[in-house]
Amino acid sequence: MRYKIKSRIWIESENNVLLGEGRVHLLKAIQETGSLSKAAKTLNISYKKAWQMLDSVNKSAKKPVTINSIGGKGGGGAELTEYGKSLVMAFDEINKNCWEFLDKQLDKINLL
Amino acid sequence: MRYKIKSRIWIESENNVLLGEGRVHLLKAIQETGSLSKAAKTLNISYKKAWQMLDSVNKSAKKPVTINSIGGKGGGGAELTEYGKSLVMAFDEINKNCWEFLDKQLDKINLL
DNA sequence: ATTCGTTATATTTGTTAGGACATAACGCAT
DNA sequence: ATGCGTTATGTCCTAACAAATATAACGAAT
Repeated sequence: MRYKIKSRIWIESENNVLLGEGRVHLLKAIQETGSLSKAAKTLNISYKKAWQMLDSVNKSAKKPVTINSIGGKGGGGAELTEYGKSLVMAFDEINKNCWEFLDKQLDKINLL
Repeated sequence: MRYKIKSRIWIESENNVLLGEGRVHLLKAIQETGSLSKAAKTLNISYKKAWQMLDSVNKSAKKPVTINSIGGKGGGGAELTEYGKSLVMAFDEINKNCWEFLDKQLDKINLL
């Protein structure tokens, strides 16, 4: 039986968390549904939690990550900015690279 | 202002956590003090929590990580096995390498 | 003006993780 | 045989965190 190695990475901007796995999931769901409330439903989390996460993301990012609109056709909605899309892609890439890197490093332990 | 990247890594053995940062801290403190209760004190955690962590480590490891003795001179004590020492060293090395790797990867985001 | 679905926010309720406390068992030393 | 400091566990309580509920504000469309 071999050990497994797992990891969590996140990106901070002066003490505040900008992105982590949960926030990236949320951003992807927003991209797919066009709405924060729909995104929360697909992720099975409360709207409030989703809103808090998104709020925190936008407050700690250098540029806006989403554009949120209240009222209007369909009641409003949320969508990713180009910057937001780039962040999601970059995070996914880093995360995937990290997994591969760690899997190699794990030999140091499985060979003990 | 640049973003920072942070990470947590841990090693699992069929669903159970074997090692993480907290457990490695504990093992190091045991190595230094020769006792689980003293280690708990230096880490400012309760003895019970320390014991639960250590118990979980030993239960999920392939070979014993510590030798614990009850009673006798000084009341007993705990010390790392050679396997335990190797695990701690390997974990530290992997963790350090991971930080360096991620710092390089972070450019993907800071350049956006 | 009213309806609609959304964003935005406060308040209350529930749940779970951790801390505090208590106690037993052990074996060496005196 | 008694005391000592440790490992080993169980029980209770609380405090932090998450979930549920409620409500306001908004703007387009009818």
